[in-house]
Amino acid sequence: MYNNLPPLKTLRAFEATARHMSFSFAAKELFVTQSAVSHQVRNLEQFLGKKLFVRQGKLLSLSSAGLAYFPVIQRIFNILDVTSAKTMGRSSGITRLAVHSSFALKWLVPRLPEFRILYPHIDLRISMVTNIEVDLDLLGVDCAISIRNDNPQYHFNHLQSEEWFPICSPQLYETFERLPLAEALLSFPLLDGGYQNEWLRLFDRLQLALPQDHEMHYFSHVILLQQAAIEGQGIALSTSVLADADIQAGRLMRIPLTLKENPELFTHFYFCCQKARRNETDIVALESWLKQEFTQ
Amino acid sequence: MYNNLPPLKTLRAFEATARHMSFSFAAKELFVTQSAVSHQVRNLEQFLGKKLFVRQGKLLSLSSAGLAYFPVIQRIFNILDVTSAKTMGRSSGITRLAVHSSFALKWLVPRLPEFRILYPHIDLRISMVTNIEVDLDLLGVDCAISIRNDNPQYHFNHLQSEEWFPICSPQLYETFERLPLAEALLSFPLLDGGYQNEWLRLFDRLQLALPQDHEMHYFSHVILLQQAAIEGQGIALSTSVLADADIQAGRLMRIPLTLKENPELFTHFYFCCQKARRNETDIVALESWLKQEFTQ
DNA sequence: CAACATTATGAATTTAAATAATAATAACTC
DNA sequence: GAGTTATTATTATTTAAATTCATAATGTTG
Repeated sequence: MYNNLPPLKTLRAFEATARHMSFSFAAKELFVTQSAVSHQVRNLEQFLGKKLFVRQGKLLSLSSAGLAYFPVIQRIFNILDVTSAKTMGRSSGITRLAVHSSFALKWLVPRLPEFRILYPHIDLRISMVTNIEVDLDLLGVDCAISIRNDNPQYHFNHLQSEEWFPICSPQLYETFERLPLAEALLSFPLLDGGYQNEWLRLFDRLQLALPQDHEMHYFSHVILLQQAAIEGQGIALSTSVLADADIQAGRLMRIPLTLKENPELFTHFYFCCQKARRNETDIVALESWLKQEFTQ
Repeated sequence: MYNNLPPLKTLRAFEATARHMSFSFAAKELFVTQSAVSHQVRNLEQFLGKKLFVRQGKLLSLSSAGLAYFPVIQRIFNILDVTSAKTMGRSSGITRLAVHSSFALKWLVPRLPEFRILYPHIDLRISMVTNIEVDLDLLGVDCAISIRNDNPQYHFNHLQSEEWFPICSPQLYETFERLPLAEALLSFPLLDGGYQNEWLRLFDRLQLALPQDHEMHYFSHVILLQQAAIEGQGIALSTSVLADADIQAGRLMRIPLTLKENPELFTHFYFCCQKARRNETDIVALESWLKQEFTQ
């Protein structure tokens, strides 16, 4: 049984070297000398009968064999680390991710099955929260997708930026199509998700005034707000992730902002967790998967 | 990164011990002394801070922690072994399974996705063959589900036995319902899948004569034969796996064999591969998965 | 072509693993 | 219940593996 297992210790050296693309850095991580790592990698290469790295002077890169081998070894260590932590009682065995924006949730949910196939040993639980401030301890979660990155105690990693733009139903649009932008936007109630004062910020960027007494309707969830826009209750702000499907289907219109300067009103998504925990295996796996999925 | 990895070498000892449920047998497999295995397992237990085995005299069993840990370690070794073999060029990286009976195929196909989730690193390919004799080399496959087990060069493992019974359409059944069995079975053409002379064998077991000139219709695939039975073309032989759905739906009837002795006409399924290859990791994985799925 | 930064190598050293011998435990036998 | 057997556990010793050290080799940079 298992006639092709390499000397297991060599795998540690290989994985670290491939991750850092450097024998010296790998050695530092493993608290051994560069020489030890070099020996171990050579042993593994000898066992496999294949070079795993291509050494061309300073430039170190994975050979085709190494390129195929590396992700498998990472996967194995991931499984082993998470499982061992659970067995040792060092981890609850559950990774909790707080998501507090409708977009992130809308984006995340359809992608979750893929994560579960890639990391079946990680028991990921999503919790939806509504407040803007993220307090991981208060929420009882391990990490979050946040729209702010100003807590010095946390580690943040930018995932994506979503641009806000005004939308309304096509019927509404017809009524103010030919008016100048300022009048157009003010010809119906403004629907607001109570997020980060997007309407105020947008008018600011457009150098237009938003009258104090203009009719505003507030919604607790962007999803509800968008439904209201579809029903012609007013003009809303939304983003690609959230509105594209309804725009495609003709239920919503994007109102063009015909100014020279792009108002560039963005909401940024950040992955965040406690600084001290940013290297825990399940969190690293989740963070790098999110980053990768968002940049695609 | 990876702060919870145990000393990797200890895992080998743990896995073999848990598989054999014996330190001594594990030692034999690993070509070391029982003492070495004992030491290694203790090291792992110390690292994890949990007993993995419960020792009560002669009886060795896995603790709850060990019970959770074991399948994960097996999975890891499975992945590592298959991947390393592929990297070394010792394996094509593809596991080919020949399936030569309609039942096995009908049973196998809906279960394949589960196998692929459990063993995503094993690239399993199914090939359908029609002849009864299985020649692995001739077919260019690594293993097969066979209905014979008489080749001394091969390793066989019994998976399941399927009982044959006569079926026909409900309309046909009405016409001979009250006749004695011998007359009933001979009142319409017999549909035959050209398998292992099931009709002849059944009449034999029932101690009835099958007249030489009785009308027989032959079909190359049991699936076709069953369709013919549904359409009332005659009386066929089939098995639970194949016919149950159509019987439930009322398209087919099982003709009761009202004799004291059960004729017990079975076809047996065996997993088979070359004797020399029966311990290769991908084959072991496939065989034990099939065995487990069949016995459920 | 020095100066630097990297990986590679061989011998020496240290650490880890395996053994041998034997103790301990429990089960089975008569 | 004493003797036999089959197992795991323990300790000291031996062996093998891993690591270090010192240095060579390689290639890059100013």
